[in-house]
Amino acid sequence: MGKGRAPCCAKVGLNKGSWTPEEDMRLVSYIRKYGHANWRALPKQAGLLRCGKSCRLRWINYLRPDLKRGNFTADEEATIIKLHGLLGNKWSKIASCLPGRTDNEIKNVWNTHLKKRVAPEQKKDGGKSKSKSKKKIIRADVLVPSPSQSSTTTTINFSSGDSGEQSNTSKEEREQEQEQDKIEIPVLDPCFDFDMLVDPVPGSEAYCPAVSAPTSPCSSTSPACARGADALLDLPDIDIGPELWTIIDGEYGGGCTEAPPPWSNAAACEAGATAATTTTDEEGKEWWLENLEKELGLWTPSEDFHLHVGPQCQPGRVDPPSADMEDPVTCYFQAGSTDATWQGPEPPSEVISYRK
DNA sequence: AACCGCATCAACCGCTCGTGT
DNA sequence: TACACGAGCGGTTGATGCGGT
Repeated sequence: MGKGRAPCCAKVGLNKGSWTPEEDMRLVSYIRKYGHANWRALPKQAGLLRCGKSCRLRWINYLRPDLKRGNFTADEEATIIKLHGLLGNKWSKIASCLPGRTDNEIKNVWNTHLKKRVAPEQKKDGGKSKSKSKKKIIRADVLVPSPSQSSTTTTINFSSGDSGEQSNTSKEEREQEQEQDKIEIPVLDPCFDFDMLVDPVPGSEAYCPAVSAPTSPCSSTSPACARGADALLDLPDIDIGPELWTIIDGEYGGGCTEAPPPWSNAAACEAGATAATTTTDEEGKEWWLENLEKELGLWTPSEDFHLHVGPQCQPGRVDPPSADMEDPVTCYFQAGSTDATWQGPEPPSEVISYRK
């Protein structure tokens, strides 16, 4: 760009590198309460010595409550391979069709495992895959969307090849080229049968009859998407309690391309989404926070998060706290034997690990 | 036990895109 | 229309873990 804007992390004194449990708690607690409408302002308001970018990344890749942890299933891997054939290195798009998985995670899995696995196969078919993927799209165009897909479509531009590729053609030429290559396909519904793109069976029921129609477009965190994908991929049960699904289901029906966490600021995503205020929401929030605390090794059965909330950490306060104001996390770490220094037990390595 | 090399993955960096003014 | 800014994306890096010698 060359606009002379300094990188967001250029400020001196900001933390870099691995996140500490306290930072995590602080970030989670803040987002839980105020949402993440403005990443740039968030760290200051949350009292974090991090840049907004870093906070966003940490949240999206690691702290989001709807993240799935653990190894990728064979079905997930197969889906990634298929989608990569279709989309190339569009990790975020691929991730949007794998509920609970992040683009970063998928990118890592691809680079470390799948690429190696796919490479020999590509050698076998003599590099046909590229042209094949384009052919697939043409086939996709003539697919008759199921009722579940309604008119929801997504436009994928295949002309640019890998990201960052700049051609020397004029803007007009490029636009024309892009228009030709732009094909609207049914949005990557989890029920979408990718094999159809290659070998559609005339008259076959390609859209997973076993599953009821998703009610919202496929999005990274849409519960509808998650349900549909579960059916498609036969995924193992996600370790998310029914309360959370209830909350998510109830609050974020459609229109929001990235469903916010149930407690987030409505403005962060969808104007119509109401802030979590019901009893169920509160229970869900507590439930999730409790789980996070467990993951962080901060939770014990006798503990009650609210016991740590001091007089200056009143629930229901709507204005974001200033950096120096006591917030729930500060209270949390200052209360009782749990002070600001990390004294908890080692977190379970398979859930959340912290590098030293 | 110590060393080495490879694998993994969280986090950073630089860039583009979208939006507001 | 041009510019500024924030958000998001994809590529890359570096710390850590682990298995082999």
